Amino acid sequence: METIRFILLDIDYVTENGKPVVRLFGNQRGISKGEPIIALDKSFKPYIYVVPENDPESCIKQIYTLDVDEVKRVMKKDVGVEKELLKVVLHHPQDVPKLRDKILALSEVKDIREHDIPFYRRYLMDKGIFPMAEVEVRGKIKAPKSVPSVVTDNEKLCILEIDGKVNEINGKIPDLKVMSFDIEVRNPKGMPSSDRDEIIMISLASNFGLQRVISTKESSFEYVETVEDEKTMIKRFSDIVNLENPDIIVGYSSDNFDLPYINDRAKKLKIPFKISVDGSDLKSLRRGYTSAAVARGRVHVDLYPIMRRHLTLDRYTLERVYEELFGEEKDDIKGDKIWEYWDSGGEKLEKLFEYSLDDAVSAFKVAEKMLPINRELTRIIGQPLSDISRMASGQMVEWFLIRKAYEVNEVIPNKPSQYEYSKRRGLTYVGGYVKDPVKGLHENIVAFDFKSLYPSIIISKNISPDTLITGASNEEYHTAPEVPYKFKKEPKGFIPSVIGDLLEERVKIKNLMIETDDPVEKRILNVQQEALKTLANSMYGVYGYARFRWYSRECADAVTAWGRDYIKNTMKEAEKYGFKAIYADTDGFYATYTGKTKN
DNA sequence: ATGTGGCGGGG
DNA sequence: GTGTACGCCACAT
Repeated sequence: METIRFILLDIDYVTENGKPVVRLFGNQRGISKGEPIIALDKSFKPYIYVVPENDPESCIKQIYTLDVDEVKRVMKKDVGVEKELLKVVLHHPQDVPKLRDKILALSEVKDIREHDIPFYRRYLMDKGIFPMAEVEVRGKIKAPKSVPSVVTDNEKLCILEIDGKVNEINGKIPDLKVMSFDIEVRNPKGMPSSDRDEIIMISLASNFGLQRVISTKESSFEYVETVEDEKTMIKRFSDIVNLENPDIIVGYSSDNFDLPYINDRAKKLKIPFKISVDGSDLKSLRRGYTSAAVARGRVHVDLYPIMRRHLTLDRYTLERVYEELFGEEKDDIKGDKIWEYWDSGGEKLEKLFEYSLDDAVSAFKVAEKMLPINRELTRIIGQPLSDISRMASGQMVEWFLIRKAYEVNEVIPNKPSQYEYSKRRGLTYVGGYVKDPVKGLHENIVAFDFKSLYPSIIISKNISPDTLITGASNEEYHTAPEVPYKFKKEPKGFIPSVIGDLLEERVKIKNLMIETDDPVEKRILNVQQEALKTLANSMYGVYGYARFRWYSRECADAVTAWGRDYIKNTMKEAEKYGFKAIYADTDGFYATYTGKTKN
């Protein structure tokens, strides 16, 4: 038995003899520098919860008529109320979509819960481990050849079969190896097509000294490495990735362009293209309206979705994003001109080499700027960086709440059905208070605004689905203005307590920031508090977004009603002191000073 | 007013 | 794959 610590980078599962095997991918630090490890866990089983119609025992009997592993009676809280549920353990994650409808159709089954949680996400939550943090595993080292799911001949790869607990280790983690890449294609006919247009350059930049353009043409430019053909170029790229073993590889639009393009060209040229840790092919995972390129075991981050989330711009080209982040313009060669630069050779070709490297370097710089906050978000939300980097902020909030719910033994609400979603969408609801601006040029303006109005209201009025009073009650409560809703003062609701914890944690970190003199420490703490702020900011919408599991029409209405109440009262109060509001919106207003006090 | 379709990034 | 997750704009009806 060995005990190994490593930085958890990626997670998935494979099937061995019909049984699921969770694979934790990471890099060991310290003892053996930067060496890859795959830890296998065969002991984790998928499960869902069943709400029994009335008698749990007859429900259990019915469920056992289906091919399930085990059914257990468990206590869980559902919207704050203790309930007895049935935990139905299944043999395989894919049994969940296969059996859930059959289970739901049973006459003794009232409802099913937590039936759409991807297996690897379930694992991370139930084990209490976080990607981008260090974990400690204990188990047997295995010979790579004896593991069917791993087909690489990387001699440095360590494989361990977990036998016992997986522990989260709290502590700082060292800087990770980050490499960016970018390809250029010879495309005389407009947008490149992989069955026609060859790759002419692959550029790389990194934080470990590697900076290079691999190409089939020669150059006096020192960074250019010339290879004989496109096949060799692709092979060289994958060799470098596998040799250097970067923790994170980044590109710009690499999910839907660069990586699939290289992969398609490799297929056409009938050569392998393997940059994964386990020797598997590049996978394209469909994520709604787009795809993610996955090289198993490595973290591939496409910066494009990150920038879309992070900045509000008219366009999101690398040039535009770079300019916004660094305040300097970068040289650009128009896409439809690239083949001309390539064909004409000479000075133009040299310019193309420079441009290509510059794109990789720019992408790297963007990554350096954006990865810290995404790593922090990963550590707070507890899902893989590759997922976090592609998630909309609403999804982040949802997965954060899902983990929190698990921690306090709350059963997770189901996702709204298509019907429920469109029903919610159809409802119009009153938002913040807006006072149309008084026309004219005003002098002596004062601005007034509430700092995080909605979260403060959620916390102070304890607005949560589990504190909403639906029937008669003799408990102490807060009464919302305008809308007919009341919320218990005690106990603290699920959402208010989560938002409260977030804001409290942020204050703690901000205080630590003030205390420390170490600039590096300060910077790290600053990123942490920024991540908490980002998440807290996106939590305001939980009750009003139609797709949310924690959607609550009543809570959303109450939050905005209180918001309107606060701002209107504050405006009225200000008038007593001689201020006349000339414009107001949601959480603040502008006023002129008239000098006329009332009373 | 409401519905439907296309598109973003990449070369 | 415990699958199929956006939001805006143009244009048509």
